[in-house]
Amino acid sequence: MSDKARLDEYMHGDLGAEALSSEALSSEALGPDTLKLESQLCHRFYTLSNAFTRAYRPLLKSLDITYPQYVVMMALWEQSNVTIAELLDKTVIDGGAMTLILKKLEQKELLSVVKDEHDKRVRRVVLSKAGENAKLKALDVPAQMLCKLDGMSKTEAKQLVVLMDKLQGCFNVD
Amino acid sequence: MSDKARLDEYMHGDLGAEALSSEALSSEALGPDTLKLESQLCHRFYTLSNAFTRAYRPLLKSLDITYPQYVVMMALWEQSNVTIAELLDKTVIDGGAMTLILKKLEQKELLSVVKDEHDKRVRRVVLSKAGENAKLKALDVPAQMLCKLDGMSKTEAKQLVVLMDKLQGCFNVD
DNA sequence: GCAATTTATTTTGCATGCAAAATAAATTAA
DNA sequence: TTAATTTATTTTGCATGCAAAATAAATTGC
Repeated sequence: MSDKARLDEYMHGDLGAEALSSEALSSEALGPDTLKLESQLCHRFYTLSNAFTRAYRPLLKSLDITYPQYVVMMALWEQSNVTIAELLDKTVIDGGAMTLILKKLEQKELLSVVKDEHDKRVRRVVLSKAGENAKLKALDVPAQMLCKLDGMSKTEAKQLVVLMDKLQGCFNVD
Repeated sequence: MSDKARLDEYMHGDLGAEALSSEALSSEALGPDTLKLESQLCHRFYTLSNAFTRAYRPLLKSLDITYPQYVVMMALWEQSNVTIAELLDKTVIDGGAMTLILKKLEQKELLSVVKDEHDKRVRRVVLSKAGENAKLKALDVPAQMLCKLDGMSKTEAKQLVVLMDKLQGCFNVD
C-alpha cells in the first residue's frame, strides 16, 4: 500500500468523535503492543525532532549558530528589543539554556543584552547590526530545508501543522 | 474556526500532488513569513518532543528512569539479548549517549552488558530479572500518557503517525 | 600471512534540556 | 515603612544529542 493510499484510508474516518483516552485505552493502548516502540507517538517526535536538528546543522554552518540559537534569532528577527521572558515564551526554550544561548550569541556579536531602565530585574535582548544582517544570510535556509523534505506535499505539511498544534494544546491544558 | 473545521479544510485538498520543494518554495517559503517561528514545522517538533519528555518524567518516576532510558527498556522488552548496534538502530539514540544510558541501566540492575563470544568487538545487552519485572510496572505508562493527550482522537493520532512516518522517510533518503 | 581497511563501541568536547535552588529586585501586606 | 511574597533571571547538577577522534577487534587484499 502506498503512502497516499494509507493516508487516505485514515483520512476518511470521522474525526474527533472518540477520545484517545476512552476507546483507545481499551483497544490499542492496552493491547500486546502497548509498550512496542513502533507504536509510540512520542518516539516519532523524539526521532524527528533530532532529525531536524541534525538536518539544520549544515544549513546553519555559514551562520555559525546551532538550531536553538537559530530559533532565538528567528524570534528576534520578528521582533527585537524584547524581554528574556518574552523570548522564553515565544521560543519555548529552557530558561537555563537561554542564558547560555544568549551569552553565545552575544559573543558572536549578533545581539546584546541590556538592562531594562524601569525594572532592574528585567533584561532586554536587542539585535545588533550584524544580527540584523544575518537575517539576509538566513533567508534561504527555510527553502534549503524544504528541499530536504522533498516528497512531502504542501497539503501534508499543513495537516501536520494542524494536528501538531492540537497535540500541543493537549499539553498546554495540563 | 474549530480545530475540527480547520482540519477538515486541509483534509479535502488533493494529496501528494505538489511537492513542497517546488510550489511551496515560491509561494510560502519565500514569503515574508519565511523566517517566522510560527510557520516552522521544525519548531513544532522541537517543542512537542520536549513536551513529551517532560510529560513522561512523572510517569517514569516510580521506575526511576528517564525517557531515553525508557526507550531502551521498551526495545529490550520487545527483544532482549541484542547487540548494541541493533539497539542503536531500533531506538535511534546517539551512540555516545547509548554507552552512558546502558551504564546507568546496568547500575540500576535492569540489564547487563556482556561480551559476544564469537566477535569480541560486539557487546550484547541482556535484560535482568528486575528488568523483565519492570515491564509489568511500565504497562500502564502508555495509558497514563494517553490520558494526558485527551482531546486527540484515535483517528487524528493515526494521521499523525502516517504523516510523521512519511516525513521520517524524507530524512532517511538524504 | 601480514598490512590496510572496515566494523563495533567508547571517549571527548561542546551545546542544550530539565528540575530545583539561588539571586536580586519589585510588589504586597501588615 | 518593614517583612513576606512574588517575579525575572541565573546557577547548579545531571542526562542526553552531536560530530569527530580514539580503540580494539575482525575482515580484506595483495
